[in-house]
Amino acid sequence: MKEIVLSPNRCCKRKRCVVVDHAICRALGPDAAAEFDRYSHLHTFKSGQMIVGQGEDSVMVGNIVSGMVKLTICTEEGNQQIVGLLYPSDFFGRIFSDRTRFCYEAATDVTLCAIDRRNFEKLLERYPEVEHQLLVDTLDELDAARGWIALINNRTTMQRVATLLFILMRRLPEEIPTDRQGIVHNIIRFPIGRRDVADLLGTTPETLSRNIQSLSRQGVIRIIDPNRFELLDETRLLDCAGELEEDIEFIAGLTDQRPASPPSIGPEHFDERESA
Amino acid sequence: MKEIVLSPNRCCKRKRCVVVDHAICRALGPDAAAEFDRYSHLHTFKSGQMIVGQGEDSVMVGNIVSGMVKLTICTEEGNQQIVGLLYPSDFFGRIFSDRTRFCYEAATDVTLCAIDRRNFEKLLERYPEVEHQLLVDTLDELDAARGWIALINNRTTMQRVATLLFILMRRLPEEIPTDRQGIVHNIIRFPIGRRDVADLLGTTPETLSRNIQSLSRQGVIRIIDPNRFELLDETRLLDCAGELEEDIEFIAGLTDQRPASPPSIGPEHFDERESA
DNA sequence: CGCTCATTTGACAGAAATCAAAAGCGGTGG
DNA sequence: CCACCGCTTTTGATTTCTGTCAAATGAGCG
Repeated sequence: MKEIVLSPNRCCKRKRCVVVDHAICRALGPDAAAEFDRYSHLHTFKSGQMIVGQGEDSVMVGNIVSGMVKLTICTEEGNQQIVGLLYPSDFFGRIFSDRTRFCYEAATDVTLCAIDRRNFEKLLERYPEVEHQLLVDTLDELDAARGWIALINNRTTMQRVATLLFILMRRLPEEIPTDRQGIVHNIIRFPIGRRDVADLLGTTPETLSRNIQSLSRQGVIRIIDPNRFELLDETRLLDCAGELEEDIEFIAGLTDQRPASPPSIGPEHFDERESA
Repeated sequence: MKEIVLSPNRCCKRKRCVVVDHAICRALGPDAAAEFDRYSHLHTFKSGQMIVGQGEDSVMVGNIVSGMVKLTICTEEGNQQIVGLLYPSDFFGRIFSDRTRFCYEAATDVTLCAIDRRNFEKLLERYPEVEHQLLVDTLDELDAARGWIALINNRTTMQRVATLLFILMRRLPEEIPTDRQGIVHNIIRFPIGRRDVADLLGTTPETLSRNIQSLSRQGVIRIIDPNRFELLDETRLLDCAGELEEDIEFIAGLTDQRPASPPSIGPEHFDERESA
């Protein structure tokens, strides 16, 4: 919440907004940005906090600045269904509908750049180029959601786990990829907890753990800690995924690199990007 | 292909286009409609024919006038993954991208109202209100796709089958709902073949058949023919779905009735509508 | 150290895929 | 009219996988 500076052509109120070049803000011209600035505020949520409840009137929309947001359907018995995962720069909330059909929940500590929904809709009316960008982004998200459907339609859990690891590897190579001997190490990291990963893949933590241990025993990956792995054998990981690499890349949309976009996975958009 | 008459404020070239009030055409004003008419053509495809191939440059977009279209990912080994199902009035094709990530295939005999993609994109530039409607529709489709993710994340196949039947029942009550004794009969029909239904639910035809037979033995449904059933016990169907009715309605988006929209199911949009 | 929580491991029962075969159905041609 | 063929659907037997229950291990923390 520090470093907040009003800047006329930056949508977020930070001097240097980390997501402004990727979020919908990138379509905001100076006028639109000034207007967005006037109405938007930064909000923070602790991991586990609900941001927008399912079925509620959607009053707040905006961008994720940092952290991850789970999109879930919460059934009354408490067994959540994860239907999406939002990364920094992703748009959250539901515009043009009186009700959000899903529940937005902080999967980690989260900072949001939020704006009143009605104000944002009015802004879109006045700036068609922003609405256009939003349409383009939404079409990408739709493709991503369908790619995710393809992934979880895979027969075995192992296929889903291996495919997810492959996608995460291509998507989040945040660690230093070489060691002192100059050997490349592909590090894979779960951006959310095991429980959530299991829900995301439509399985249980136990089965997920078994599959990860199995991959480790096969020498496909090395387990660094419960949320970090090193990929040792990409070829065999693809074997376990049970699909050709090109099929996965297609499913994951990895071949569809957009110019300036951050890493992002999940039903939301684990596609669209390859930050390499 | 008969009955084709140019009409200045109808996007499709039929004297009375059956989908014009539901498709994106409904947002076309007289000028836009005339322009749409100038560029659009009716096309027919036989069941099984490919309409747009996966990975191809998307040259054609438009509306489905009659029949159903499967949205699939075709892996090289031939095992298709169904990621969507398009009904009459649904928009098909991918705009604002050079490549369609999915394969559009006729699931039945299909009639399309097609238009060159570039021409349609140019049309959108000139008519922001049409682009706005497309954004609203796309957001609905995204919700629907996420609802579908929730459905196929359900643990057991029986839950998925029962949920699908419930959705189809609420969606396609096309048959006469009462007999000569005045008793209401809820008829459920598979709009596509069993193989495709199995793919849609991420299972096999064998398991699908077993579950349907099981529902029949339990007296929940009566099998009229392999693709048509009568619902005998809605309460127990909901029990088998393993979710509360309201949850399913939420997942299916059945509570979200839009004014003038035809029935539609599937990852595409089995939601958004309740034609009652 | 003792507490809590997440992850792992084990044992087992249930569910679903697979393989295989039988039954139903529509069309074709004798 | 009937035999034959190809197709879809159904049924059966078997194996594999996965969820569930339960317990052990390990990490973080006051």
